[in-house]
Amino acid sequence: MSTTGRGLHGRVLETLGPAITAGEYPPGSVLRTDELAQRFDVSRSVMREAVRVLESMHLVESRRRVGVTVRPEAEWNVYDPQVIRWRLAGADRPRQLRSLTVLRSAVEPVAAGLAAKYATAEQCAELTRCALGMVAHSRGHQLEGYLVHDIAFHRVVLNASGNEMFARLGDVVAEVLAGRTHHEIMFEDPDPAAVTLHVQVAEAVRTGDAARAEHLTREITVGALQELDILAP
Amino acid sequence: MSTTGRGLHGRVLETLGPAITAGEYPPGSVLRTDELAQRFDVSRSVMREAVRVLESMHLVESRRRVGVTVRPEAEWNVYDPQVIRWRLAGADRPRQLRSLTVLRSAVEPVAAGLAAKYATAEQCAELTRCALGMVAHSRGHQLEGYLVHDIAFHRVVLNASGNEMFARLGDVVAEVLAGRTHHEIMFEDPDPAAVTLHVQVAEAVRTGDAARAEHLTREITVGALQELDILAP
DNA sequence: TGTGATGAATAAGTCTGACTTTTTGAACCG
DNA sequence: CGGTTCAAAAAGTCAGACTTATTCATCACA
Repeated sequence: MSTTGRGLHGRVLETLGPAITAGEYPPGSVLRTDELAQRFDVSRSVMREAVRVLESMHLVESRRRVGVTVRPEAEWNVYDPQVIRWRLAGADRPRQLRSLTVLRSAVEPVAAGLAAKYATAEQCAELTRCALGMVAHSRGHQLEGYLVHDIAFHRVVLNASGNEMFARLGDVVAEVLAGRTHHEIMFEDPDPAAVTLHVQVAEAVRTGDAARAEHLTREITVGALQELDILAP
Repeated sequence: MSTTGRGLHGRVLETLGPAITAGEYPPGSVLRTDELAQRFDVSRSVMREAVRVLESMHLVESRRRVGVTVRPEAEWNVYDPQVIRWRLAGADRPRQLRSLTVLRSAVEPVAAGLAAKYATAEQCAELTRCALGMVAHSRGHQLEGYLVHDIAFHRVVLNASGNEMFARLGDVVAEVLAGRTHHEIMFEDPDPAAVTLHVQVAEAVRTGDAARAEHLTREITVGALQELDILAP
């Protein structure tokens, strides 16, 4: 799944990235490349490559004579999948899930509307398959099976929108949905109303009813937001 | 403005990045680090740092024994500000502007709705100032002055939403608005209706009317989309 | 003929050590 | 007290040697 430490510099990033995004080094903190290299027991060149990556994510800034300074959270590339993963693994995972869910609530309805206009027959069929899969796993504690189809469903919608910016949010949505199932403890079967909504969205997309697809998807995302409000008011 | 080639590796990225995003090297193309180092007249270590950055953007993948292969466009981190800048500078700038404008049309209305709920008095005041600035520069070919206030307006809305994911799109919106003014040739003064809408949004946010703020902003973004359809149907 | 093991070639990965450049802060002088 | 000079510090750059994983082709064997 997650990038399994490709190379030594990747190994370093696996612990340094989460540490920074977790706020372990407050903004303005200064790190020195040589010291880090020693700490992680790697050569300076490897450490420099790791720093370059962190720099490209705007997590740190490297300046001569001063060192590698941690940037304030507001400047981080929070859309970087790696950064998202690191943050979701950290302490304020709940806040992350919330802000990502809000993003979903903005993007997915519009994406569904576009999908109704541009989805191919293939994508419509796949969408229906996903919806049916959700129905099939909606009762009797088959949460994992339900999750798989739920993720696939939203991914297809985002892809079918024909907008690449939307399509690239598929992983984010997958992460949010998985987080809901795995961490926020879901004992019970999914809300039947939500399942129905997904079936109806698939139908609306198939029949090309953009307004309806958008509206129904908005209901789904509103539900997701309310769920968060209940869990963490 | 744009990251002015910090270090040698940055200098390399300034030409290699745009080249890749422009599709100059089709997906699957293989580059060799040594060869690139020679071509750019830098040491291997510098070139490796550049490759690491490209790799973190998912533009390329580096594998032993094979080289640095260019990834398909669908895997690029298209939310990376640097990637966005490179692509906007390239040949299919129009398509970029379109997909970013669609993103705006999804995000900004929701952001405005949230802003109406969470904006501070300070932010409300700033928003009104921006709207008035737009009015003041809306006639008599003061496009630059208008643009400045337009950008500031949308930035404040995104920040006031209280959602960091929205807030980080401020630069993207700025880029889109600037692109519209500078590249899509705007001879005439901005649409008076659009100016009015901005003033009304500021008012809705100030009075805490979320539904109205969202609706009005949706009208603004719909207008922006129609503008694109007229220019490139 | 097909299949699996062997091995050599290749390009990335890593390490080391020396050198350069920029920047900062302090000493110093007016 | 303000401006200039200077030296230290840390990143930046480079060159070269070595390591390691991967691929591809060859060859033996079933």
